[in-house]
Amino acid sequence: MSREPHLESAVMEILWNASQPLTPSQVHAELKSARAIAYTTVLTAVSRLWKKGLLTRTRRGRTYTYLPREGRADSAARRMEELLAATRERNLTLARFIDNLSASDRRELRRFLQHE
Amino acid sequence: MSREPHLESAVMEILWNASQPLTPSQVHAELKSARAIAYTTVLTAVSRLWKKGLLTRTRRGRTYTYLPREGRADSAARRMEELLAATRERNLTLARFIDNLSASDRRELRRFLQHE
DNA sequence: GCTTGTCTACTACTAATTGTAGTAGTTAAA
DNA sequence: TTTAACTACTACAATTAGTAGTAGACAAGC
Repeated sequence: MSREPHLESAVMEILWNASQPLTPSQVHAELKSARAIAYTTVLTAVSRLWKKGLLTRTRRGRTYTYLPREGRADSAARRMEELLAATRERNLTLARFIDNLSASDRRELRRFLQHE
Repeated sequence: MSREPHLESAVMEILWNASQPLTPSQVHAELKSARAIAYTTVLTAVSRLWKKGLLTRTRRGRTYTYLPREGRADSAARRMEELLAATRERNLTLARFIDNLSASDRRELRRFLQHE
C-alpha cells in the first residue's frame, strides 16, 4: 500500500476552510472527492489530531464535531516564531527573512509596523 | 534503549557553532561531553544529514570534514518562509507574526525595512 | 420492538524516519 | 609492518503517521 503523505495537513486544511466545526464524516466527504480513502482512516487522523491538542471537539447529538484550536494564520505565525526562537541568531534570522520577502510583502510589513 | 531526541539538531548546532568544517570525530568529541554516545552513532547521523543535502563534505587527507550547506540564520529564515507560503493567508499570517514579536524585535524590523 | 445504518472506540498492520550501535575493511601514521 | 583511526555497510528499535477492519453503541425508521 503506497502512502499518500500529509493526510493530517489535508484534514487541518479542510477544517480551516470550513466555516463551522465538522464531523469526521463531513471531513471524509471532502477528502473522498480528491482521493480514495476509507472513512476510518479519516477518523483515525482526526482522532490523533485531537489527542495532540490541535483540534477541539464538542458533542453534537450522537457525534462529535471538530474544530482547529488555532486559526491557520495563528498556527503558522506561532510556528514561525518557534523557528525564530530556536536559532539563537534572532536578529540575523529576522534580517534574512525580510531580505527574502517580496517588495509587496515588505510594503505590508511597513504598514503593519506603522500602526503603533 | 531509551532514545535521546534531536540528535540531528544537536549535530547541526555543533557544526553551526564551529568556525570550520568538522570531522565526525570532532563532532563526536563535542557530543560526548554532554552525553554518552557511540562514535558510529554520530557518524550515522552526520552521514544521513549529508545524504539529505543539509551538509556538504570535502575530503581532507584520509577523512571527510562536514559543513552545513546553509548558515543557521539562512536555514531558519527559509523554513519560516516555507511556513508562510503554505498558509495561503499570507498577509494575515505576517500580521499575526508581527503582533507576537517583542517591541525590540519590531524596532529591528523597522530598521531593516528602512534600508531600502 | 426490531432492524438498519451511522458513528466511535479499539486494534492492527505497514512504511518512513531517526536514535542507537556493531563489524569489517581501508588507510595513514608511527 | 603494525596499529589506531576512520568509513562503509548493516542492523535493530522506537516513534510517527497512513491505512483500514471489527465490534459495539445508538438513533431513526419501519
